[in-house]
Amino acid sequence: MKVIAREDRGLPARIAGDIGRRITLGELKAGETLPREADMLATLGVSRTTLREALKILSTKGFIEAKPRLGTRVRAAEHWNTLDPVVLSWQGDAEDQDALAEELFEIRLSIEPLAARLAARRGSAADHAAIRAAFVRMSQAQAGLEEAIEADIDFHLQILQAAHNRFLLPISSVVRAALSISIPKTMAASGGFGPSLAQHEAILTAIERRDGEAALAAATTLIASTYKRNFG
Amino acid sequence: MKVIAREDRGLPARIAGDIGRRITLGELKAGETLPREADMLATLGVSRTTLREALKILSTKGFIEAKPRLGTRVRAAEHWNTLDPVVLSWQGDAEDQDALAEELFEIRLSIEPLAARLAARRGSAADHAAIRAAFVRMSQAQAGLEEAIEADIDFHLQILQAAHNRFLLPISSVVRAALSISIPKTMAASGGFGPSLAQHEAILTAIERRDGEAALAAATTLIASTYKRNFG
DNA sequence: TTCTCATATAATCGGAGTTATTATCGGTCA
DNA sequence: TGACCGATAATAACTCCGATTATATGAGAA
Repeated sequence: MKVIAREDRGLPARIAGDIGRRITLGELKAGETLPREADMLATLGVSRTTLREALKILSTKGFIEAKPRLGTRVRAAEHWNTLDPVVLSWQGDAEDQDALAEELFEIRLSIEPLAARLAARRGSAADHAAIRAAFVRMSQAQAGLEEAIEADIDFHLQILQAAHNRFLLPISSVVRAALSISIPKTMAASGGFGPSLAQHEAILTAIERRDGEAALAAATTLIASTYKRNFG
Repeated sequence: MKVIAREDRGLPARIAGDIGRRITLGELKAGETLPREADMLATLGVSRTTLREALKILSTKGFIEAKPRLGTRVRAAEHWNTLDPVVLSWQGDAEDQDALAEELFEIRLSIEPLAARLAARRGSAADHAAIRAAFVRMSQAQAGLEEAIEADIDFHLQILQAAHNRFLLPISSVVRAALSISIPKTMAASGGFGPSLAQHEAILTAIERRDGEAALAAATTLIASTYKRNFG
């Protein structure tokens, strides 16, 4: 899941990642107060500015909460910005990968059909062309190739974009993460896209003829069948 | 939409909010590079640490991107973490409130029915009790009261919690925002909860008898009818 | 064209003073 | 005697400051 690269730039981001991962791994538990500023400075060997920016990052993602006199405490998982791509990448190292993948699918199952309907209704011609382009790349690429996987992911992301709903865009990272896990698994099982290629095409054509309900149904079919293949 | 209060604590957060709002309002457009560090220090009258932490906040929310030699540039809206409660509160001051509200509803329409189904399937007895408690508070409170609105919001949030999917929790802020807008509007129109109370009860009982599909259908009905009342 | 180098800018550093929150203690009232 | 409330002090985060370092870009030379 090496999707994110740019966000790791900078010393504060790296330190925030180190601490963030330790939190998702359970090494640092909720309620626990981590060492005070002065001690962490000595431990990490960075400047106050850098540490403070790192903690500020963790704070905006809901991982920690700093109060005078009390120290900096780890917050419970329910406060985390789980949809943040960076947070998602931290969780990628955690243990409960199966549960994670299943929960990702549950989100896809609720979001993508609606996105398909919206894309059919209000997507522009250019939007639809972008979706078709992704589909073409997907079907032409030889099975098992990185390129095909990327095209598959792109297909789904283009639909989200075409829906023209600003709240759908941040969910792209979830979809991307879920697909990065499931596509290789699916391909290994059926030696290629198998029936999913036709299912993708069904979504595409429904969107192109602006049939919202058909697009919704087709998307539901695709994701549900993929879900079954991955989790039974 | 003064839902968020705690997150405004601290000088960096306030400054980040000032700049963030100017971005959502379109005063600062995408691609634009904002003044260099030294100039902003003079303008804002704060220290380097504070300004840097403020910019770090905006950066983690996808609003800006800082590069040496190039300056700090405003990023396009598609990179914003729109689901972040703080970002949501910034957008609350923007102009296209109707479009915003409609898009919020589209998300609810896709998320909440699924959450209801999951709550029915895997919610604990305690979860179900919490949902019922919210419903009772909602039905007993006199119409038009703040208390009733809060109970209504709580009802929906409890369902999201009961679904036991970590990615649903960050969406709570969206649901809360959408409800804060729509409930008062709905109540003003029909002089109280009207038919929605019965619709809430339908969701509740379906969840309690662990009938996932019925819960999903009931939630869809409620949200769709509310949607129609708000947008026609 | 390609490489090198100067330069502007953000990134990092470390120390000191300030502010806010909490815990403790002392007193008061039931 | 017990519980409750208000002033006080201690502690940790918060803010400020000026200097140094790293890096990306564009200009100029080979």
